[in-house]
Amino acid sequence: MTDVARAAGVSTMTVSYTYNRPARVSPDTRARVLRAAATLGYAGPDPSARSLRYGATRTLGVVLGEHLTYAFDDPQAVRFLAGVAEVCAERGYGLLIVPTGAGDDDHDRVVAAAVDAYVVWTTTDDDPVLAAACSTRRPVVIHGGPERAGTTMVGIDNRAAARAVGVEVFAGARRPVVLSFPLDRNREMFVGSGIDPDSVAYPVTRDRLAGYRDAARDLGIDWSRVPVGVCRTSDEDDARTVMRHLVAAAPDLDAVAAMSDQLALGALREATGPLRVSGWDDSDVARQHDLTTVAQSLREQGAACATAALGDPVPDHRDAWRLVRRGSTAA
Amino acid sequence: MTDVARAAGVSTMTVSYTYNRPARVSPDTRARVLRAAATLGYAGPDPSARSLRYGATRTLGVVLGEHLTYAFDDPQAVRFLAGVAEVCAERGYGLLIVPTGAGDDDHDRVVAAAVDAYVVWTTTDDDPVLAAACSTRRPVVIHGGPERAGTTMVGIDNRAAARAVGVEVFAGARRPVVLSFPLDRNREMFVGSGIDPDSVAYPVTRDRLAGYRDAARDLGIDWSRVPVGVCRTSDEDDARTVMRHLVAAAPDLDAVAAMSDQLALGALREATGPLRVSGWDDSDVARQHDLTTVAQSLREQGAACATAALGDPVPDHRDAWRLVRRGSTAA
DNA sequence: TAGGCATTGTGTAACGCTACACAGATACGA
DNA sequence: TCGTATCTGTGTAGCGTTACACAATGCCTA
Repeated sequence: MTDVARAAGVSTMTVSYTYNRPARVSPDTRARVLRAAATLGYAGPDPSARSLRYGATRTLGVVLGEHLTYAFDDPQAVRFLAGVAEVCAERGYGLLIVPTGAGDDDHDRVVAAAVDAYVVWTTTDDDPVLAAACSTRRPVVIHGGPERAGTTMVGIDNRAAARAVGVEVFAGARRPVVLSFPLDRNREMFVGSGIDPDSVAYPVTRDRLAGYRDAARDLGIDWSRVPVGVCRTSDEDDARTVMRHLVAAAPDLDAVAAMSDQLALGALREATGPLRVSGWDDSDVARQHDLTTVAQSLREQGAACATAALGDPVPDHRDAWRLVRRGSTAA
Repeated sequence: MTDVARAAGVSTMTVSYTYNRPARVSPDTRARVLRAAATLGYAGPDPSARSLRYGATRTLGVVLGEHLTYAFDDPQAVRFLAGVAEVCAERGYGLLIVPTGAGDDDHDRVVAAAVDAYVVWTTTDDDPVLAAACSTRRPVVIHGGPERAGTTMVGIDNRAAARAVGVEVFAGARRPVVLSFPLDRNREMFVGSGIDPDSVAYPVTRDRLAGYRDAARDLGIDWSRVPVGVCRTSDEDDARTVMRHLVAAAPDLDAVAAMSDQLALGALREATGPLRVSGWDDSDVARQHDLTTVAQSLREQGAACATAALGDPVPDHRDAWRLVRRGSTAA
């Protein structure tokens, strides 16, 4: 900038004003400065220096769970991200995806990212990445939980929604099962019974399991005898594998409550007899396969997270879900 | 940092070393510094200041076309982004999505983003956002084109691939049509005939149209009589609307070459009689509907773009496609 | 015991920018 | 003609950090 100033025969401040408040500079001078800049190959103020000076980066950080890789494979996560991006675009904020899950320096990466605030995609209570985000003293908004002092939480009441859809899908079933997201960060596939929701690390999964249990109780079903198949991701193939194990463990299963439409689809594909099935999200898949499901807008929730992270109030999203009854749970 | 130094009774440099080269500091001192930092609520070196000092941000910028909004709705764009993210995660680079398409200050946003290099998602020759990215003198890698001096291009040979799949789908057809991506940044739906590929602003679309035209010529079909339906996005609903117009314009149409599997699916759904159809991308949709298509890995191309942007050589991707013959173009 | 080396701590000088306060010039109405 | 307001340009200081070169100390070896 100093060089440009010299070349244009003006002071550094004049160059600065030329870029930041063009009206503050006479047209003549402005032209001269821009010409000098072009000649010298100066492309405008350096962003880092500017951020340093301003004390803000005009960038929003997003942490997509401990494994970035999974996030892009989950259509709901992508929709969420689209919502965040939309708000960023409106406000001229950059959207920085912090690369986590590749090594053990996740903490450092989160702390060292040049962002004004963080949005954290659904994670566990003990996620070190979450701890890192909070430790930076920047505003943190967490989607889906966990709740944490000093942070904002955006998300629906998963327990109530799970109860509602659970009652729908379990009604009249003799052998209901659940197709679940991972319970903790290990992300291993397995099948178990009588899982205590309170032992689950992901708040969203915990609440949904609790809701399904509520539904079971409502219907007089013994939760301790309800098998839960845990998938690694929200992926149809995963669901099919786990579903096969469920069928092996409980050949008479006749109802599946799945935590996503993809998982529900996997269940449908592996069905050996008549089966009541519910999904979650009301995605295209649900419409195509006439799935009873829970509708929620991840895009809107993403937008809300971004808005909150940028300091504006957002409406409560706890009730921003809707039970969609379809053929998959009809008699 | 100065405050922490004072509180710990050491110099500023010692604090700096504590964070950046812990081994350079005695365990005692390190502990004292960290304690002081914790007490004062100091969360580590400021990222902006650090970038300024280093002269690099360890962040990769991505520009997803002039309308960020469209990008997240296109599964292929998302896959591309996943590839970029993967490389970023491996190398500890941040991934900054630059918010474009919301106003007319796109240029400024691109120029003012704190990134070391840019990856640009398929765009037009005259995209101001592309011009902005190039004007910053940072390395620029463009996916799919346009080619531009001083930048790197990563992408398959769309023309050759389109010719191959075009021959497949048009063979024996009396009334072939094309379902195309937008031709220019206006993104309007319309149906036209004898479109000159050279007049198309998006290089990818241009090349594919040229390839389809090559195929038509190979088969002795008069290109000027081939209707082209232009969709706004790579979206099934869009495709259905345009397909209805195509059917109205050419009721006897019997072959559709579509530029994505989603568009092909839309064509299938609106088909009134027997129809040869080809898609593009070999996505799940293609497998499910037994679509002849062009397989390519956008994820891998995204990774290649990121790698190239970060300064490493990448293999040529021109031949990284494969014709997948399936039932949709069988006799 | 001197010389060499590793270890640990310290000042200085930028990195590139902009808020702020001020100075000189011009214009205009009283 | 003077005071006042507007327009345009300028210096200073500091945003928070780290590379570098140097100093002080302790330790080992010959």
